Amino acid sequence: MPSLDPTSGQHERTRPDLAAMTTALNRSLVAAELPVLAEHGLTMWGYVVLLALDEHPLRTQAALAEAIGADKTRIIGVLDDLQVRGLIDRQRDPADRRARLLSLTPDGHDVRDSAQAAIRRGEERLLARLPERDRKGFVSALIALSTLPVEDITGRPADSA
Amino acid sequence: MPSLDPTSGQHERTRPDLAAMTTALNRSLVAAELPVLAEHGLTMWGYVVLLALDEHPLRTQAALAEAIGADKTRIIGVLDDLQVRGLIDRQRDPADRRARLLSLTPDGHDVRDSAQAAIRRGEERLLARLPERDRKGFVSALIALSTLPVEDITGRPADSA
DNA sequence: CGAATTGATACGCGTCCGCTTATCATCTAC
DNA sequence: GTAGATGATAAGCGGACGCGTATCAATTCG
Repeated sequence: MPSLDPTSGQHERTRPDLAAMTTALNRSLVAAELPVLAEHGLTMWGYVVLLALDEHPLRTQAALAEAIGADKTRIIGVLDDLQVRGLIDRQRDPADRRARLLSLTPDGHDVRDSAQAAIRRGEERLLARLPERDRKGFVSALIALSTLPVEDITGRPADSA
Repeated sequence: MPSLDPTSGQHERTRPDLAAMTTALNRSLVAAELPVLAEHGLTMWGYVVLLALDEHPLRTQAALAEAIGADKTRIIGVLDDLQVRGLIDRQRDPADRRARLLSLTPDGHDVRDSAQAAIRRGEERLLARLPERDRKGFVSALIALSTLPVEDITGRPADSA
């Protein structure tokens, strides 16, 4: 593998576009994750919902959809399924009976935990193959970049209506 | 412009799943790339084709499709378009008149170069926001991971296709 | 109270994509 | 030379998804 010259950006050797690399890597990571989720009876959307609900309880489904970047009409089926299987709780908000208060049940928490733990094991196994110096930078840069607002990356005013 | 340094201090704290992060980052990178490509009159598939043909001339369209992970029946329209616009050359192989020899025209090379240069500028601007130590590791780890065979990441025998 | 708004839900549309099948031309093997 | 494989192409199927519309209940505002 060609070494990169980090001290002068313009001398960096030709590399694939970042987007090309993240696309390829993401495809592989998702492909690795799906069978693990399936073993826990979860779809990708279901898992994403469990993750989101674990972080902070949400008061409306629209807020949840917004938070996970899903269509608000499309997550309904996902929520129905999770609820039927007792992984989430969906109760009418007594303060606003239109809304549904969403939260994880203990079972949902367990499933989330074990699924994520399994995924983590696979990921750590992968990261272990990287040189230590690269690994740390990779993870922290990934955290930084993935949490950046889209407009910061596109450099354009948010396209959204 | 705020500097990105979420790791100042320790590391290895609970982080989102790698796949979640690459999905988010990839979405942003692609969103950033599409308008640039549009300015050069390219679709993502068209651009990918130009990149692939630039690296090594291909003798069959099926090989091209395979190389870029596209469906062989679906790239036909892309190739038609690129050919009509004089960016690629598609000639019957005199040695095997079933096959089409694919190559970039000078125009195609120019378009590819200017599109990629524009994309690079955006990417470098983004990378410049990372702490130096992270940036280097990020790029080399990304190169390493994105070129790994899928099975190495999934840890499973290639999905029987 | 009545009108406008909001949350959840169902339904349908158009798009993109991967996959399959069929067709035609050409090449290879026997 | 005939049979079977291979390459390009067209056409269609079905799934996933984003988006818009319509409906109903509940809330808020004037």
